[in-house]
Amino acid sequence: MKLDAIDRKLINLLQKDSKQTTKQLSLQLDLSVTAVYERVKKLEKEKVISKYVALIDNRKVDKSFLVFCHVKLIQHSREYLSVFEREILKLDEVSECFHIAGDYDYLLKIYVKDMEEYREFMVNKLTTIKHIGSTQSSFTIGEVKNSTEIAL
Amino acid sequence: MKLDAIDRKLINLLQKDSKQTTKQLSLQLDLSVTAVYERVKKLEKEKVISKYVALIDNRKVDKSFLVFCHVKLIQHSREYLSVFEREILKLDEVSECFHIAGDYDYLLKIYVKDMEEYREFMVNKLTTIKHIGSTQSSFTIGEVKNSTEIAL
DNA sequence: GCTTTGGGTAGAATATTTTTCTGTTTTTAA
DNA sequence: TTAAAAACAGAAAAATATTCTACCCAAAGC
Repeated sequence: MKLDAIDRKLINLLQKDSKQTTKQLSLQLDLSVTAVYERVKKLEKEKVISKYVALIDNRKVDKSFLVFCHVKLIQHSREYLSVFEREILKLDEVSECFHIAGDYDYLLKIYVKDMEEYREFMVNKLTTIKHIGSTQSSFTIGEVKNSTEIAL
Repeated sequence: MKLDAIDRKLINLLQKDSKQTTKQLSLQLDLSVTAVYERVKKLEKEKVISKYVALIDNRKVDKSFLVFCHVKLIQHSREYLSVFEREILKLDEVSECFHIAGDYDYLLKIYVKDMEEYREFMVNKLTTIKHIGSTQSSFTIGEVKNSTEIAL
């Protein structure tokens, strides 16, 4: 799918606030309500927009402790990678998990209540996964930027 | 604000899909439309729900290359930290930036088109920021999980 | 040159949803 | 136990989303 300048501007608006009415969007884009409506529907149909979600303030739900954890497996066999990834998907505390190149194999973003809950998570959940070689945890001191936007 | 079991279930539903109608939510929560409506409004008012956004497929908008970059400053003075953070906020490619404890000071999540665009970003943007000691980039090979949900 | 076709658009209509309103039930605290 | 506050339900009203019809305009073909 090809995106023109209007599509990109529309995507940016929806990345910032998806609760805007098509009327509001139409004013900002200098288009009719119908024109905006059909562009949005097309972006949804083509899966450019994958979903609409509510973002939650982690402090307000008592998940103030954010940790990034690097994980190294003992081997890089397809089998080991597959097992690890399947098990990670079961852990709700892990909001993000990426397979990365470099010294460590995976980078995890983990939301918990506090250090105690993190210890529980490490001891009873993460490190029970097979084939993990080593881990290194980085505790978040401050949040400079935590956006879901992708700049176009 | 105190959250009961219904609030948590509601938050989970909205974290997964914020386009559901209050009617749909009411069926899943066994409540009336009005009861759901008022709970949602309260969560918004209390900023438990911070915003509603559209999530974009990075591959569909030609930002397939995801990089995590660790940054170390030459010193940890308030001044240096402040300058760095202010400059990072200006860089659209950086979707996340956290101040972390450990060997490196910051962890950045960066969406770009490809390695060439990343090189451009490093040379012309990131490394032009004052007081940076060293950086280490981790390129993403695969995406196991990339959620915005916080498990409650 | 003229017509045809299709994509994008606009405005009006209809359908759906949100929001408000009123009254009731339940919970909380004195 | 009772008064006050909070939570809830159903209906009415307001706003919005969605559909429908028609228009415009550029490119392609006769």
